[in-house]
Amino acid sequence: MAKPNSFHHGDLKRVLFDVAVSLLDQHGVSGVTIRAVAREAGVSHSAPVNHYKDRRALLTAIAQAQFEIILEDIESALLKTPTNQKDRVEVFADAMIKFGFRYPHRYQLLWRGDLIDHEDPQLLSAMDKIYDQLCDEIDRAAPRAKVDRDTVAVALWSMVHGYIDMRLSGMFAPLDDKETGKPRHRAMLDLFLTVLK
Amino acid sequence: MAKPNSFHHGDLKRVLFDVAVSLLDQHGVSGVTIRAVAREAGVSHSAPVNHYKDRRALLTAIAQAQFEIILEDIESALLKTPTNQKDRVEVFADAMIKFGFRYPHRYQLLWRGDLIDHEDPQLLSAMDKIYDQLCDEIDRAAPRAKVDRDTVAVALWSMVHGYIDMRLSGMFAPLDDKETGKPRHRAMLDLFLTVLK
DNA sequence: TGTTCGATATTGACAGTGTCTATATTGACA
DNA sequence: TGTCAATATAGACACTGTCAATATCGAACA
Repeated sequence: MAKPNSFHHGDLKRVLFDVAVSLLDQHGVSGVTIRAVAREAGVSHSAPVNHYKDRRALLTAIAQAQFEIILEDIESALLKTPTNQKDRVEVFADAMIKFGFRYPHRYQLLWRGDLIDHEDPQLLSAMDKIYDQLCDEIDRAAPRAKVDRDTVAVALWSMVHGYIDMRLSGMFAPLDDKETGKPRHRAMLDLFLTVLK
Repeated sequence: MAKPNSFHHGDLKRVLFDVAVSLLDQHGVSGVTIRAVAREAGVSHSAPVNHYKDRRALLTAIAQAQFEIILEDIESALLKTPTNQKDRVEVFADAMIKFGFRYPHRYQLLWRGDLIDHEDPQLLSAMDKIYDQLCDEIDRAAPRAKVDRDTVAVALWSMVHGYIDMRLSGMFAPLDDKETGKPRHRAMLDLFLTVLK
């Protein structure tokens, strides 16, 4: 597909995407500028407009892809987890936290409603799939819970997101559990999962 | 203090701060540029440097002030709440959520570690006071809980922050509780507070 | 084969930004 | 009155996103 020595690049859209993700990982979202991406890809500063309408479109595409990656992470982790176990709910939290700490700048982009198009159907669909997956597992873990399923789902996702976001913001020190020695988020999840009983 | 017709403004630092907060409320943090603040205050684009070293210093000062406002909100609400009641823990969550929805852009600034100096001692001190206040109330509500106090505190703050942040990001619809008719966050808090028993 | 045309890339421009430097103004104090 | 530190200004620089005008290419069609 690549046509190295030609005026037309041939695979520029993919290259732009990859370069942008690389810049995101290295320098955070402020490092992902249209011009920097173009420079890194070896094209002129306004070549990208043919593939991504503007910066927002590029960042939205990246965010969507990350939600899809997270969903895959969850699904593949669930395959290794016995059914009808409370652990399966924890898989959601673990995958989210793991991704957040591994790719902090990507994670933070997911919730930057000022930078991405948070009404993009594909983006919302990718997020909804994760939410639905979470709800399924909550139903499986506690079919007849007193509180309704959506409350549990929103509460868990809120707690997980809030923890990651505060940690990544740099304002919250790790604060490991002195008694158990485990990272704080493990104790938090144990605490939360008692409500499923 | 103000000296209207003089070269030296006399109270510029305060004016810059107020203008910046106003721009923040109206247009979000991207609207708070040094030059826009200066324009609005009627001074040259490089006048602010005498009072705030750079944009980060200005935003850090604003963030710190907001943490102090939130602490005041919590303290004044606690005065109206009977001691030795579980409700007192809820006061923390209520104040945070109320502030978040009332001043969304201010709230979002609090956790923008890329824009503010998240190691600023005054900023951290303002945040720590809120955390300490929360811990006090948790101890009061459940003196001998099985899980340790910090886990409960971090879990609750995470859940509250995560909920606000996701809602403000625009990617999470309100999703009110269909059964009770109450907003989701009320049901979430009820759910969470069962762990204090 | 030659031509047209849509897709793609380039160049240049514009208004905006943060921040730096050099310069000017001012009020207070010696 | 003169000096000096605090404060304000003006100008410059290197960035940014986005737009308009132009150039190049490849493929489809005559």
